Amino acid sequence: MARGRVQLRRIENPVHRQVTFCKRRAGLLKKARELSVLCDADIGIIVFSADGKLYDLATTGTMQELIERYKSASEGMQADGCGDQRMDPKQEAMVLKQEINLLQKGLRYIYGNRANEYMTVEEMNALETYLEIWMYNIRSAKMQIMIQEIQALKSKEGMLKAANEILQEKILVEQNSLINVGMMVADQQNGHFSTVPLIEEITNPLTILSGYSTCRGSEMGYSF
Amino acid sequence: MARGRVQLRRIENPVHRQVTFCKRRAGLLKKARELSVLCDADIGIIVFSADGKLYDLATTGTMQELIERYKSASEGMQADGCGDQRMDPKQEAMVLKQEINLLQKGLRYIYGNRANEYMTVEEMNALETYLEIWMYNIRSAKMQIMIQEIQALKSKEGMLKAANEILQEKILVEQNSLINVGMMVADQQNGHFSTVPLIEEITNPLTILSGYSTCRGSEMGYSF
DNA sequence: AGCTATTCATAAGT
DNA sequence: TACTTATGAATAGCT
Repeated sequence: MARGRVQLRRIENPVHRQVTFCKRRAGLLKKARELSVLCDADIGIIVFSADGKLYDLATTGTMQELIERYKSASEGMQADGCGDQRMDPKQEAMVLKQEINLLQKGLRYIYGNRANEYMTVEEMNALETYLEIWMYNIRSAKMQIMIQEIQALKSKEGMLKAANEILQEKILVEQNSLINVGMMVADQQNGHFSTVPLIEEITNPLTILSGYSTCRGSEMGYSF
Repeated sequence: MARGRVQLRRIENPVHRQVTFCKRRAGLLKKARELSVLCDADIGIIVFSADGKLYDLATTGTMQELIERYKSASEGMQADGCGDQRMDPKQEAMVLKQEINLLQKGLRYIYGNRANEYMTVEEMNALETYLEIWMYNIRSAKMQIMIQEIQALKSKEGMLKAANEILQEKILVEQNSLINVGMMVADQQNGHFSTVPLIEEITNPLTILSGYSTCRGSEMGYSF
């Protein structure tokens, strides 16, 4: 550079460092823009200053798009380059990246800016499978509640059916009694009705809680 | 530059263009490294050549880390910098970016490489809300089936309860008959039982389909 | 790929 | 912060 060759080490003087940062940063971005125009390249630059401030440049579209493209490209490179063994940690990271990518793509697709992006059938299938697994885990907790409700209702259904059968049987018995007993009215207090269950024995299982979701029907053993 | 000032437009000669691309790309990355060292900056550069080849540089850590940092920082800037009107398309894109970001972070968190990444409580809350909305949409379709099942079972429950009441009433009536009619056994064929419903009238609503999921109980008007 | 004339970038000073 | 200027760096065209 001017007025003496520069040392390739951190500039200790904070003022100098700040000035140099501004100048060289501007120069870097200018160079990038020139390269982009001259050679038809797409360039993204991210610069964080020492104090954390962000400066960026995307010579085409948005930085997000470039980042997406970067991820796809770097994935592709990895897929090409690796054998298949000895990649446990890297491979795991790769799979993760792919999943995230897919998910991102799916999200963009779902959220409607489909003009810029199209998913291939393979990608949609993969996303579907992926979402299915995720959803399955999420869904099961809430599903359990509904399953319990259904079990409780089925238990009640079974009890009500049984009660109905008993009641109908009782009616038949009583009708037969009316037909067959003839003049046995005088015996009504002697316990001849012992074969017919008392009303209380039937109605007890029919006292059903109004809040069905508080019932736990699992003890009935209904398979689901 | 040398031997004649360069025009700031695409170099049409492919050979010239390729040579210039190589040279200037190297220069750009060199400048970036210098800036990084001299001024203590963290720089990431992504370059796609015209034919799609990727070249990149991250002066600190990995490009992924820089991208993450970029996303966080640009999120922060957007929250600070924007007014609140006239941002419809950009704001939508912004929200989408944030959602994707959050989702990525959540995925990484879920998938276990938590060494590099920590989510703030705010981020987790946002992710939770986001996932809830998404899950709600997904869940509702399947949920509908279970709701229909429950409605059908509730319908059956209501019918069974009504049938039971009628049967019990009938039993009481018949018991009263036994007590009060005395010698009226001979009149049994004259229609004196008209106040008691025929057995068929009760049992018809009790013929329940064994496949409960084929029942549609919505016409019973049970609120859920 | 190397070379060199030339333009460009920029460190230090104002 | 901006301008100036001396000087080192980058590089276009050529081989």
